[in-house]
Amino acid sequence: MSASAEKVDVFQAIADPTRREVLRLLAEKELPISAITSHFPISRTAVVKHLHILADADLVTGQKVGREKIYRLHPGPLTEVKQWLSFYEQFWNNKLSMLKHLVETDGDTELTIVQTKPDQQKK
Amino acid sequence: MSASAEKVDVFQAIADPTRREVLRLLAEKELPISAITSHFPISRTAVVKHLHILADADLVTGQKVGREKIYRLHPGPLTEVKQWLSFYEQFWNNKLSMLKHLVETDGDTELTIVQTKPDQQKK
DNA sequence: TTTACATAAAACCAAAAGGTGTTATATCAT
DNA sequence: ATGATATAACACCTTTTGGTTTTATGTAAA
Repeated sequence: MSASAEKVDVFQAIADPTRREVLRLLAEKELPISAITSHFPISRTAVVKHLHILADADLVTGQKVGREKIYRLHPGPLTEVKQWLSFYEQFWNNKLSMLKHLVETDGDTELTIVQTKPDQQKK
Repeated sequence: MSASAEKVDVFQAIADPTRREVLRLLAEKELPISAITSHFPISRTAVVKHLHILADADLVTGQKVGREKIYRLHPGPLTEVKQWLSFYEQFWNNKLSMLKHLVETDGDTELTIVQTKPDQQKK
């Protein structure tokens, strides 16, 4: 259904700084190719290649309107990155988990952390 | 201080599936190079290159112990990815923001959304 | 119907990425 | 001391990436 159906990995799509900047631009508003190109020091052809990669990762969609092709942001696939990240958040969100991680990965110690209820506020 | 000080971008470091798998392994526990290698179908040399890239992105640290070099996860730089993502979360966390985005990027309409207090429940 | 505009498609190129194999060096166990 | 283990350092190869220029095609406007 999509143009190339080449299925680019979203992690790879966002690896390039130019492509991240394109996403940021499209987050503000939809833009035709030439308007996008004007924000970069590279050729329009190069920008189009980046757009194709983003489209193959389903991060943008392009629709032809007259002689222009309008691209817009399609942020859905970023949830995959968010999910991936959430696994690692335990290592910095929770100081206890971090401690546990530090201790356990530093040798063969095994820890079990029992987090007691916080004290009731008795104002 | 670090081996190469080549400063690899974290987005690029996590772009490769093999490197993401390495991170996942090291999240469980620290491992020497050979133990990491045994999880992949590629050569130890190739794994070492991936480890160097991860180390240059400050996502792992390696410390020599005897004749082994033990690598461990250093998840700090992932916060940069999290921060980057948080900008785009508005587009899927909040249905109203999403609607606003859809409408505004679809033409030159300008919208202001006023979210009224939810109705008091009057059971 | 020209002329200008906006994109598309193709050929090409240099550098980086991801991989290999070989050789050397340090450490642990006999 | 010797041999096995674990890593380091090279040299090399192939494919992908990010970029270029050139040529063609479709659309809008004069």
